[in-house]
Amino acid sequence: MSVRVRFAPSPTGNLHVGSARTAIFNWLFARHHGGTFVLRIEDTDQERNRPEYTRSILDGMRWLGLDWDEGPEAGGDHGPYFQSERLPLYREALARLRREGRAYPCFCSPERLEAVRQEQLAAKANPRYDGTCRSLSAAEAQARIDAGERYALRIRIEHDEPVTWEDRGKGTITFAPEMLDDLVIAKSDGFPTYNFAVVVDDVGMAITHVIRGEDHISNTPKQILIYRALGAPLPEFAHIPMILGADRSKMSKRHGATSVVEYEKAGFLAEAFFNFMTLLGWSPPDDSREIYSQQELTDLFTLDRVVAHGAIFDAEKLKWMNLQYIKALPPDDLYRRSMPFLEAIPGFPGPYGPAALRELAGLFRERMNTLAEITRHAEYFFQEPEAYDEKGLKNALKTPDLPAVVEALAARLAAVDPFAHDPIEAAVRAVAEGRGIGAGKVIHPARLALSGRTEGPGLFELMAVLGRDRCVARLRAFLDRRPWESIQS
RNA sequence: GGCGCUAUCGUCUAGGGGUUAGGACGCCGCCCUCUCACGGCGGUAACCGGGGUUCGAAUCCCCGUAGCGCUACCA
Repeated sequence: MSVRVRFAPSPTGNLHVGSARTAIFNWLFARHHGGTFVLRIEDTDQERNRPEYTRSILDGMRWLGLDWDEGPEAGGDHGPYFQSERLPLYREALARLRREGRAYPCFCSPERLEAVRQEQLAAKANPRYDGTCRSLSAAEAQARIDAGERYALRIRIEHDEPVTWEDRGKGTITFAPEMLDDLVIAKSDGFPTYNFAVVVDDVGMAITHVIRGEDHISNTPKQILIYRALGAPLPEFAHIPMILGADRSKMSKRHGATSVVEYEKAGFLAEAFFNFMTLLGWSPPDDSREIYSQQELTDLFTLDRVVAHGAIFDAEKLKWMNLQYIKALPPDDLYRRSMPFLEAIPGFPGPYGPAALRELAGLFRERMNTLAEITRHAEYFFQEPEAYDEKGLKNALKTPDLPAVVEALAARLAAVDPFAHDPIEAAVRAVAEGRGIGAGKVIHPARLALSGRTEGPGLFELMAVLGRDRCVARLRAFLDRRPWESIQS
């Protein structure tokens, strides 16, 4: 039997980092086994669902390269793939269970249920349904229904043995029978409860492996009971560890960016993000590498190498990994993918054509952890520097006769042709030599005059991109402004 | 409160009856160098505690502790 797994997000927000990891493991498992990856949208919560989030989740998955074989916009033989369209299926299953006597109406009021719960809690007991309506006769139940009483549907648990299963992520898990009760499977408004809908869907979609976050462990015995009532075969369960914030609690807003789209906007590469997420709670057999392509990960992925404990999301390591991917980008790709962040620079595109912009992006390849950083790094290519770094000015004063050196450089550069790296370097070094000073004594003030900064790309390649006229003009502007005079050494 | 899951460097992890407990991020130092960054080299740093089993336990078992999760007619 071929593998069928599913990812079942609720459209109550953008694709969450934790959900994305669950989706990734499911996808990896399906692709590794040549199985089917199903996407199902659990949109039954009328209050919190927003249709635009479905769109956003789909986009997030596509960004990560997680293609689904069945689901929204993909079709399939096991639909519909929105829970909101599966109501008839749930009703049918519910009716069948009632007919078979495996489910019964419960007329207990929420108030009474709550009171019982409080009582049990006070007695330090595990709260569970007291079975009031369990033994109502069919006739009596029908009478109350006919009288218009509101009722929920509960499943009738027949056995008193522990529920246990071999979890593919956690090993043997057992729940004592006292922990289980006749749970509600249909609310008084006729809608199925979460646990019931999930099981009906997973059965209907022929899911063979349920891979999900460990926060679902305590739902599992309930669901197993529902599988049994339905007479359906059990899938394999694999509960995977959670992704945590820096304080080891469930990742939430206060831990920083929690949705995938935020990482996309921040200039992370999808392939880096994917790689990083995969290594959170899973490791390849050869532990000595960190960088793996999606294909390699697909080949290597097995559930038995998933760890059992939660993992803190370390944004620092993500940045490092992103840099590794940025460094490996072919020049054209780097340029193309940097474009949205270049466009955000005031003054873009200035006088630069595609070739120059491509060069420009290349200057920052090894200097940015995220593509978004280029926005700040490259500012001075599109605007004159407004101020000069103070430490840089102090340092520039160590160059003897600074104005003369800068003027000499400007004059010399004006005659460089072609205005390219090597001739520029020759010119700069000639100026230094001509005045009997070290090259650094020219280079550092020049960078300061050109960019206002003390750090950045190599001076010669920077100049080549900036162009002769702008270089000369900025050097002369520096001389006109005489910013070093305001510095007290 | 009850139940469940978990426990190796600060973080992600490998390993798993006998190892100098390995790798990666971070941090520190050195080298490279026109700055920054990249890169190279080196360093820092861990088996939660207590019992038991065993010739030998970080590894297996039990207890404790701690963290997290779940405890709905939410999903």
